[in-house]
Amino acid sequence: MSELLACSFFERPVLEVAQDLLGCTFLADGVGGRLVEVEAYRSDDPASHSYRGRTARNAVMYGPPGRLYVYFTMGLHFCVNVVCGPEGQASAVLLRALAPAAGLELMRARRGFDDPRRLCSGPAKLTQALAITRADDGAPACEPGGRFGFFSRDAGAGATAGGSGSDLDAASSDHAASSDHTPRIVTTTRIGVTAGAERPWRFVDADSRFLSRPLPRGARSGPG
DNA sequence: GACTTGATCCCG
DNA sequence: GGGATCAAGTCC
Repeated sequence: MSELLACSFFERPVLEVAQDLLGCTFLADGVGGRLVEVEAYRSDDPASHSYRGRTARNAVMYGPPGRLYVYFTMGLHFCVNVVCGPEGQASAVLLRALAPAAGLELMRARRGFDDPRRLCSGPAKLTQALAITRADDGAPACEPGGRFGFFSRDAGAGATAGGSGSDLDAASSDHAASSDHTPRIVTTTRIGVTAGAERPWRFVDADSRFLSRPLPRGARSGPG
């Protein structure tokens, strides 16, 4: 059944949390879907905003796990992370893409078009579709009744945090073959980073059609 | 390749 | 304090 991931879920090594989040459902005010692409950022990682120590911008990363770290980038975009590890360690998982499952009409209105494959297939697209902004920096995402929440895999796309009905078209067809929502996890290097570019800390659901970009040929696994 | 704005850095 | 720099992206 639908189960809100507890704060303790995020109080683990960020690489573990990142992989475990794939296939889970993320909702913001009832709008969201199944996570298909995430990246891990650790404090000892030159690509992380916390690499050079605490600042006003990254302060939330140093707080307790399970909160959202939202930052503004490239002059016009927001990206959202969930803080991981013990308090003070400053690691986080960047939410890069999800398979839209709940609140499709709101997402379409916010994004300005219909194509479900382009609604949340990138970190800044995702925040636009879910209407996440700087005001949400530091918001808890592991407390019952909150605006934000992560839900276990078997919750499927039907999990709603007091949300409205379920329009499951996009996400259910994403995994037509498997009924258990267990992702086939493939690991790649992270997108758009220069320092620490070699670290294979991007995790994707290889069978999803909602990734921010196609898998590199070599990353493919299984028969083919 | 352009766009766009703010946090951070380095000098002073 | 102030100016230069560059950024975990998106559009097609």
